[in-house]
This record gives sequence, structure tokens and C-alpha cells, in this order.
Amino acid sequence: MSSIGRIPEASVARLPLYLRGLDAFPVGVTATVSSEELATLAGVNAAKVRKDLSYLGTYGTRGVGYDADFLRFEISRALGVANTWPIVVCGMGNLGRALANHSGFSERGFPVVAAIDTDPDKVGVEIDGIPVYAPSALASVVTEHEIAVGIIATPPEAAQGAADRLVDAGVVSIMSFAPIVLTVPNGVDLRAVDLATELQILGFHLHRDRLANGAHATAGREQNLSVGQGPV
Amino acid sequence: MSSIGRIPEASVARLPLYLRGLDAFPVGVTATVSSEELATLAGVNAAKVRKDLSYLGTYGTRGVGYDADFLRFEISRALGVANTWPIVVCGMGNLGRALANHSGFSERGFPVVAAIDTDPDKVGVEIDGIPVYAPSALASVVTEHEIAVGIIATPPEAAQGAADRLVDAGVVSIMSFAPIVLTVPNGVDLRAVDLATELQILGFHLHRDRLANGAHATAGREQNLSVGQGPV
DNA sequence: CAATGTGAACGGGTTCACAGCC
DNA sequence: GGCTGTGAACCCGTTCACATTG
Repeated sequence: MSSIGRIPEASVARLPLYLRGLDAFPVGVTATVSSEELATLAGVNAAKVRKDLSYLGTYGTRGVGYDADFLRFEISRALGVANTWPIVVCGMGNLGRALANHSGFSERGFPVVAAIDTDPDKVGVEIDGIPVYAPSALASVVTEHEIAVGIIATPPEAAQGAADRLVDAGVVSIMSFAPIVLTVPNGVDLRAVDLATELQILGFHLHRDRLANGAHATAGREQNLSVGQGPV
Repeated sequence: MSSIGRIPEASVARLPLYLRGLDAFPVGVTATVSSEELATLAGVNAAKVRKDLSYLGTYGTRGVGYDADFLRFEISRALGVANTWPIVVCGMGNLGRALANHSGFSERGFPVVAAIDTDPDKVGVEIDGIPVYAPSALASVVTEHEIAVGIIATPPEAAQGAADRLVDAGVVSIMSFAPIVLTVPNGVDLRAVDLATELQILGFHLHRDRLANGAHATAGREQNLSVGQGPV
């Protein structure tokens, strides 16, 4: 049976980590991974790995482990990684340009096929091989390239406008780097990453440790975190 | 009493959002915000705002709300925002350069004062006003500028090495953009942001919706998310 | 009367621990 | 014997609802 029950959001968020961990195993070669190994590779614990994978199906062999190649295939299938989702980057400032160039995106099935900017000097040219369009062209660009994902890397003032235009154009998944709250209709999936906020969280711990033990930051938190967000 | 009990991590992660929301109110002016308003500004719900603020202290007035200016002061104090934490960016590729330039960092008290790169052509020069040093200079740069936070924006293969060097140099807070699991000693606070992973989570929903209702993505998830990570 | 502050109820996610199976 | 798969226990965070107070 390929229809799977509801997979908890927390588990879904870890599937890409497992997939990333499986990069350690060559494609097409039979190899065995235990939940313990995969846990180390993904930066979580073994119990979580087993629970998470159990939501997808029964892919392991008791007493043995999981076949790495097969597991990669199944997780990929669950995540829909077989598909390629073209993306558009709105705002070609420092961050936008870096994101548009980010090789990790295309490697993972998210090629940046177009960019949007309001600057007349940028519109009409290609920046690092990516064609830049005016905001008014968004709808046609989205249609033409069948874009389903948009990244917002505009200045904060322009972010809500960009989100609105993306939604109007039919984009249903948005990742925003703007440091403001964006409003989108139901049915649109928005993930917000605020880099300064992340640093402030680090700052809180620094600050607290400093208060706790002079200038010595010794007794810290022991585990590492993985940032990203949850659904907005 | 200024000593506060343990503040849940989840609440700490929202404090920067409240601070950001309070930007809507001018500094030094007396104005009132209700938990409801602040919730809207921060993209959360009112109950959360009240619970979170109650961990810090009793700053509101029943029947009235919170004084925006005073609240900003108190949250800033809790987060240690009064301090300025100089940061060093490791890896001046696309992403590193964009981050080093990111105005949001210095605006929030995290000025990028130095960068590290292995490329001899970059070492010794200033990129966008930021001096670039060789990895071997890290320790002295950290000491000189009293750097407490490091950002890793190197290629994945170099990330663990960068982390090790940062730790050796005495940096206790690290934000990594490398798509691999990094190992750091206890006491070092590591937050990992993997942009491709974030997109894959969006991709999962796209994929699932597409399976559910043909090409129509109608009945989606209603709420927005805020990405970042939790502790690694 | 309006909005905070907070115990108590609730729910999701994590961890435990062991039964099941190779 | 070893490792998966999973119910049950546990824990943390969210939400509820209301007593409290300016």
C-alpha cells in the first residue's frame, strides 16, 4: 500500500536530513545502515530515526538495518524529490543574488529559473545566468516555467507586495527572508527565515552564560540545533 | 527581582519576534500594546505572547496592555541586546559575501568585523569594507575583536574544519549554513540553517497536495511558519 | 469592564523499553 | 544475537478559561 497515513510535521522536517545523511552511501550500491548510524549522519537520535521511518513504511530488516539505496529511494519518493520544482527569486540584492547562485538548490531539485527585481538596470539582463524580470512580468514567468516556489529576498518594505504578487501568479509555496510577518491566504505554504532573529537567539545564550559565570562560557547547552522554521 | 527562572527555549526563540514587532512603535514614546496587537505584529497568538512575557516578569497592566517602549526595554534586556556581539564570517563565497553585507545583522547588534577565506586572492584585501584573513589568523582576529559569534558559510567539506578552528579560537556561538552535521564540544552553541532542507520541506507539501487533488493546490495548510532551527 | 497573568487541560512529539523478526 | 518496529510513558509546549486587577 503506498498511501501513507498522516506524517507528523516534525518527522517531515527531518526526512531531508536523513536523505542528506544517506549521501554518505554511493547510489546504486547495496549497503546497510542501522538507525544508529543514520542518526549520527543526520544529527538526531536513533529512536527518532526509527519512529520517523515507520511512518513511511516498513523498510528495515530486523536484526540487520536498512538498505541505504532503497531507503534513499523511499524517502525521496515520500518527499517528492523525484520532481523538479523550478523557483523564482524576488529581489536581487546581496542575499537574492547569493541564493539565486546557491548550487545546493539545483542539486536538490530546486533550480532557480528566474529572478524579479524593481531596478530598471537589472531588468532585462541576466545575472549569473539567471534572467531578471520586472515585477509586472511575474505572472507570465510563473506560468511559462511552471514555477511553484518563490523565494522572497526583497527589502522588508517590498516583501508583502512580493508575496501578494507571487500568490496572484499562482505560487503556493514561499520561503521568505524578510524580517517581517507576511500574510498569505490559506492554502499557501509560507516558511520564514529571519537570519537576525537566529543570531539573537544565539545572543541570548551568550548573554545568559556571561551573566552566569563572568566571562567564562563553560557550562553551556550540550546539544546542537538545527535551524529552520516551522510553518509560519 | 531581576533573576528570572528558566525560560523555555520555545519562548526564547519568540522574543526576537516580539522585539521586531515592537519596531512598529517609536522609541521613547509612550504607547500601549495589547497582547493581541503584539501577537499580530509577531505572527503568533495572544495566549503565547502573554505566557512568554510572563516568564520575563509582570510588565503589563491589567485592563490596559503593555507599554511598548518599556516592553522593548525589558525584552532587549532579557535577550542581552544591549550588548554588541561582533561576528566573523568563515567562507566568502556567494553566501558568505551576502551575509557579511547583510545590513540586518549590524542593525541588530551583530556587526561583521572580519571574514576568513582560504583563497589567497581574497586574503589581505577588504571585501565590501570587511577585512579578509587567512584561516591561520583566526585566533588572533577573534581575540583582537573580542568575537563571540562565528558564521560558517564555507563549502561543506571545509565546514567541520572551520567549526573546529572557531572553537579553538574561543568562539562559543556558531551559526552554520553548511548542509552537514557539525560536531562541537559541549558548551558551544550551534545553530544550523540548511536552506535546501527548508525548500524540501516546502516541496513535500507541494508534492502531497498535488497527489491529493490533481494539479489544484486548494486545501492547504492554513498557518504560516517561521523557519529557523532549534538547537542542533 | 477590559485585558493581563496563570493554573489546568490538552496535544504533539520524544523517549523508553521490549516484543517481534531476521 | 542484534536491530527494527511500536505501544506506552513521559515531557514540553500550546491553548483554554477564568480569577485578578487597574
